[in-house]
Amino acid sequence: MSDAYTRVPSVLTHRLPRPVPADELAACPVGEVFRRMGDKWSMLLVVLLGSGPHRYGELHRAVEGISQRMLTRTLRGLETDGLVWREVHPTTPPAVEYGLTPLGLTLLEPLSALADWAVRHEAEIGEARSRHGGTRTPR
Amino acid sequence: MSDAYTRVPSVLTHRLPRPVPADELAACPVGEVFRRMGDKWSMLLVVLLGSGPHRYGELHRAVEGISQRMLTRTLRGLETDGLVWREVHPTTPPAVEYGLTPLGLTLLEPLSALADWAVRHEAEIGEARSRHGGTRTPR
DNA sequence: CAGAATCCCCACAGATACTG
DNA sequence: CAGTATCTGTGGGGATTCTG
Repeated sequence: MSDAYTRVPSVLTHRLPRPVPADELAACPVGEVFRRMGDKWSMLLVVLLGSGPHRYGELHRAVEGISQRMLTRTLRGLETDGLVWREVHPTTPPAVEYGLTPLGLTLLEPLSALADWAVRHEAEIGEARSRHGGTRTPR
Repeated sequence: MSDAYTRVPSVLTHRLPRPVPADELAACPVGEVFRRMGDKWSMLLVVLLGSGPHRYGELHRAVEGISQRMLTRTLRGLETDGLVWREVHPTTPPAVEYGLTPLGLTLLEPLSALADWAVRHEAEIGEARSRHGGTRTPR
């Protein structure tokens, strides 16, 4: 209320004419994508399926650490979003294949870009973390 | 164990010589990055800060929907990973600025690539979802 | 202004057991 | 083989209140 509130460094004056429409971003598909891929397994499965279709058991063994429940749920989620297809072969015993749809394949590219970034800057993140973890206990 | 288990379609024979080392991927930095960015707000804040440094209150208003708790926690997390810097100006009242570090700026690029993908394929995902939601109630 | 502290909730991960 | 069913725990995240 008083003029004390105006006593801020001039460098802080730097701001955008329009502070960026954040709600647009929040409601925008970008958030959706990260919500879908941000879980523990989705991205991993997309990358695995990027090498070609695979059967349920193959994926289960390949990921190794994922529960059947999570494997099924994650694949179903990806299928719902049209990123993965699912085909049941009525054999005995049943065989089910999963693979990337054309849409899923297009996702593979930007995903790889991010993966590359992660690999390239892994060390820097580690350093930064230990720096903060060493001087100040987080949490 | 019986030969009934061999009675699978020949198309399923298609598999990789080496089923892809998934544990490597699971333990690899890619997972870490997605864990950091995959939460509800991190990516959004990185994009916002991509337009330049901003103050706490600006961010709070810009995101609009985020609680103070989450804003602080998310910024701290990004700071810990060396993606965001934080500068306190000892004024009255205090003013705190947040901005992207050089490392954070490099992340902005692959992030944008993924964002572009999301925007471009938003409609397709929506269609796929309604397709599955219409014929088969998920969950 | 920029937070720290506290309480609470529920969505979702994980393990286990069972089935067509 | 490829799931479903069920239970349980963890913690992400929201609302509120208080403070330097």
